[in-house]
Amino acid sequence: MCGGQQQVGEQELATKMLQIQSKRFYIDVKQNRRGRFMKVAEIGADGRRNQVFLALSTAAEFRDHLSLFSDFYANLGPPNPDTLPEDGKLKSETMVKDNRRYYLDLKENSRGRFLRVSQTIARGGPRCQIAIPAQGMIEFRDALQELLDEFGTDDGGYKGELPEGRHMRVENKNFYFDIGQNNRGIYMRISEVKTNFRTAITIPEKSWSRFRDIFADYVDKMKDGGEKGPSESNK
DNA sequence: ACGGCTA
Repeated sequence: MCGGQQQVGEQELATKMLQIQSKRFYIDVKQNRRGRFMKVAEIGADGRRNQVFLALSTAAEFRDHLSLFSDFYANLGPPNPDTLPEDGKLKSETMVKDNRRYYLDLKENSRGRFLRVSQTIARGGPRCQIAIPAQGMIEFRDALQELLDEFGTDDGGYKGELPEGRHMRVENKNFYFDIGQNNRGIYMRISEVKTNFRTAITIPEKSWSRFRDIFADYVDKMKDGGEKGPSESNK
């Protein structure tokens, strides 16, 4: 999920480039049907790329953390391996958005100090992380700020105002559609309700259009009546 | 002129 390709139906609204020491950072503001977000890509001196994705609201949170991290950094004494914690972390924060977790760690190693930003999706997926040289945190914060000034901090997703549920009766069956939201995002719950029996499935919003396509495909196939039934839909 | 010791 952290991988690199451009998604379909994704538009780029703005981009900003920053050179910090030997690295280049590209901060893109993008938009897809799920809302607006930033892609932060780090290009190393060797051309290697790392990136993380932040919803705009998370980007605003990150901007605030950056201010605090750079204050903290400004008040640090000179590097001292003797007082450095075992894990190399001088200060840590976390951010959470839907099912994504972000770890911000101001770290120190023999090369110096840097802010490591890592993003995790569920578990097992490829790791997304970037490292910002501590000296560049302010510059980075300012770049983030400029983009937030222009685009705001609203993710553009559905916040609070989910569509109404509905009911459908077909033949003798009752179906209910309910739209809900949990920490993993928006979902639709379809329940079939009888007097002594209730069953339901929960469908993540991300997949609704695929369900629609599959339904439409079957509807088309059944229209022509005849031999090619739905069972032939996989190929 | 870098380069960053789990998830």
